[in-house]
Amino acid sequence: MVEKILVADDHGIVRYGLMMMIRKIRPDVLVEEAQDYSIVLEMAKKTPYDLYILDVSMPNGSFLNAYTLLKKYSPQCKILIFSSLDEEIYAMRYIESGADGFLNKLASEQEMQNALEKIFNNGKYVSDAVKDSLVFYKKSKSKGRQLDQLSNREIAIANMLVSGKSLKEISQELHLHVSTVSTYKTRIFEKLQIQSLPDLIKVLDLNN
Amino acid sequence: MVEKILVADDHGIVRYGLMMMIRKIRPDVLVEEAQDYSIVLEMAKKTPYDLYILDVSMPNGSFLNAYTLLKKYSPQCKILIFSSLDEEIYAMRYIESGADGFLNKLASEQEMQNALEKIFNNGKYVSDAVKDSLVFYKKSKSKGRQLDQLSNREIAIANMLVSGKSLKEISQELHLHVSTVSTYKTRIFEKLQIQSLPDLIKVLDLNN
DNA sequence: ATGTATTGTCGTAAATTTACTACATAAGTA
DNA sequence: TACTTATGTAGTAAATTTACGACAATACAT
Repeated sequence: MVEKILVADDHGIVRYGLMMMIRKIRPDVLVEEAQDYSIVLEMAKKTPYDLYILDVSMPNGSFLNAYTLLKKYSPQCKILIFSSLDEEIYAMRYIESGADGFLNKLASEQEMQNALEKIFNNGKYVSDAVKDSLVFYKKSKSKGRQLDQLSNREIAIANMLVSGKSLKEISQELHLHVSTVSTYKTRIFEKLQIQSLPDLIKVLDLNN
Repeated sequence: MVEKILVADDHGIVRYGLMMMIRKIRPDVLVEEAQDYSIVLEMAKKTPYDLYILDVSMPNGSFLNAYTLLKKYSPQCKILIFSSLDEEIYAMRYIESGADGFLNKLASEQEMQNALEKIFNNGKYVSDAVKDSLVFYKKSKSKGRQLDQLSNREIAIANMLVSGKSLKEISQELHLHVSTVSTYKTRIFEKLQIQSLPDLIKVLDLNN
């Protein structure tokens, strides 16, 4: 049973909304908040939570890194991704990376309550739309959208590049060698058949 | 005095959070919600609101268009932009376009409550940071947009950069030394107070 | 099950970009 | 007008990024 929840999102209003909603659904659980990855990890280290509701695109960290540590602190914890990314593209990626659920911010209050209810019980959730696309996910992934050509790591790095981070910054953030990040960049450009950062921005904007 | 509010955002949790927060601060006001521009306009047409809290990046419409119509339906209405865009870059643009306030989603619960309180009373709000940059903004240049700060040459080069050209390419095209182009780039970044190419793209898009 | 393609990761050398510094000229201002 | 600031332009050294080449570990298809 879920008893302690940590809500993490850089937008204050989102944290507020989530906390209010959770308290309404489960008045008895303890809900706390964090606004970036580093704070999440800090709080989790001190006292592990049963459920983490994370906006993946937060400052000071990355999902992959956070995931590893959170599971280390409390292996049985649940992680729900709460994101504004297109769920049909990203949901499965995160689930495969270990998340226990994916909920899009576009969701209505009702959907969100359903999702939370479900997670409070069995700890798993994806929307029906995602389930549907999952059916033919494995088959049709040959073509589909351009972004599907990229691996998770590549997508993560593409996003960081688009946000204006330099190779060096990315390498530090992810604890990788600069040349590793450079290779990712090269591969991303190759796969998407582009040759500049502005091109990448266009492609990514197009896909979300 | 504000009596009827329409909260518009495509993210359900944001609407939920805002409505909860408003009801807590002013239990007596009527708050309703909409998830895109077309719904906002439809609702506003039926019954005008005193205050519109709008996320500018919503589907089915644009701020400029919505602004015109909303003011037509009820000229004295207030419009507050509630956005995740960087306020120091975007706030003034929206204020100049007629918005009555700009509030960033990164704000904490407390800050947001302060802002809302203020808006309920005098119908105006921008963060102190924005006010500061406003002072500087008005003082430095008559009014105009950021691009006015750039010289013609700088604008030309900014556009080439945004189109994805490298320093080397630009230098060849313009028959300049690479370091000259580099200096232009540095000055452009300084003047616009940005630090990456993606930032430049945003600024230029804004001033299209 | 086995070979092929993809992914994650580096190292090194070469190419490009940045950070400063400089300076002459044009513009703007007191 | 004299003074200050903005603009167009480079040079050099340092920092960053790119191009390639490698290689182990997966993943995938036959």
